[in-house]
Amino acid sequence: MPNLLDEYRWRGMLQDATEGAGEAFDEGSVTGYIGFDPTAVSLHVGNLLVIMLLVHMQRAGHSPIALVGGGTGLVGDPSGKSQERPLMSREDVERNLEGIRGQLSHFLDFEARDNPARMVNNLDWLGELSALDFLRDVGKHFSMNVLLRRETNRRRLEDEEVGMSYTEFSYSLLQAYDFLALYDRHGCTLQMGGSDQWGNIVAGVDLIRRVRGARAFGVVSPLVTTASGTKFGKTEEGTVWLDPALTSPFRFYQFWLNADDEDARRYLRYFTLLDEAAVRELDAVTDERPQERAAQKAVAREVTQRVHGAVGLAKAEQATRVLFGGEIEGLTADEVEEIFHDVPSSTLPREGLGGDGVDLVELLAETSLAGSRGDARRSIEGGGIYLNNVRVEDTDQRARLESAVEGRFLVLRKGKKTYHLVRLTG
RNA sequence: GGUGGGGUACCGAAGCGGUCAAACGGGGCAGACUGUAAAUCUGCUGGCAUAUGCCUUCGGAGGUUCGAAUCCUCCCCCCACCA
Repeated sequence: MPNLLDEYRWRGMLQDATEGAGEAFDEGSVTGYIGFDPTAVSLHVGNLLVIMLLVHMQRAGHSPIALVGGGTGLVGDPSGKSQERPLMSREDVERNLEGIRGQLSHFLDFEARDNPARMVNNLDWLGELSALDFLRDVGKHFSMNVLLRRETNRRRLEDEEVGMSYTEFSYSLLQAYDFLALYDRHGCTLQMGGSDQWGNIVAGVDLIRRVRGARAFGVVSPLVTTASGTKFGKTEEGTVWLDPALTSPFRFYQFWLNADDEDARRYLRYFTLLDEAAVRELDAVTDERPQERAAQKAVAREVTQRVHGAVGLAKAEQATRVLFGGEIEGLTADEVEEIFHDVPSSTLPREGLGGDGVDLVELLAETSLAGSRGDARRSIEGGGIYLNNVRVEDTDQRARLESAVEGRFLVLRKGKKTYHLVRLTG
């Protein structure tokens, strides 16, 4: 078993580590944690890299702890934020914790015999911490001089307009206290996170040394970047969430499949469990035959499967085939419904299709695909309209009942990938 | 305050009495090509429309004219130079 730090290193997941972290992994099983803020009901792909830190940890025989910030979430982490954030209600935090908990369970094994993963909520100890105890036991060990020098704090304090509340300023002390609490409860000696957490992590390492005289460590991963300079994890449709209700498995799969070649190579290392030889092999294939997008496919497949399961992956792959021009004939109505469920749709009474059927120009003008009859006509003349993925050849064409999949759906498409589903009713 | 130049479609920019729904470029949409990429090429691009048809546009309000984005008057806003 290679040293965990070396594993992180070759994968490019290591930005920085405190002194002695590598040795600690060699000496035996380490218990380490990462905190997740309950800022939304779902985690998003931007959280994935640190989740993988925990996954690798468990695979290497160490014990991972996922901490959900039920307590710190009530305060709000100012790291990297240029504005004071509004406080979240207890109900929101509670609801978000539930969602995040469920998602983390896809990545970690909570049943492992030797080193099961654990999930903890810092509200359990922060909730009963009194202000006086906090000030005496925790606050006393922090130097204002050091705190004020911290980049995040300094920027906010220098900006008279924005400023910073005492509440947010206290955040990093609470996080340091979390580390101490986990050290006491579970013998946790490692905290990991994104590079923006370095300051908070080091604060916890210092606190443990001061009050317990014990050695603890910190490891941080780099910020995930994209070759095009856009923010990782964002698409035109917005954030890519792990929750299938917020980002469908199809869109999730597509997000990875669309990665730039350069990015895909890195994602292979970050987000899959493929070993170094397999990764290099895919690198070579990408160099020789970039059009195959082997790296993108490997990442998309593995990540989608982990997050959405084998069924989610199969659906995403089938939807991909169909949505990119594959045959619709042969699909059942239920499959069509499933594949096109996040595509705009409209309804049409079935009798409208009786006999001669319905004028396609008319039908298109009523959907989001065309602004008017004239617009619909121009699109058809330009070869840009498809009925059930078969190009509509002329403007006189009509849709008949026989065209509908099991008499239930008509699939209209404009261009390569703009779809509209017509549901027949009655 | 003076002098000069402008305000045109999503953006930039031609047009300067009829042939103007308005050249050209960009953007957008669609097609070919392709790797669901980039580049390139083609078509469309005020609205409605089968239509040589109708409706609404050229800073705003009036006017001249058979006819105005184009000429005149007043108003609003920009820019340059001078003070």
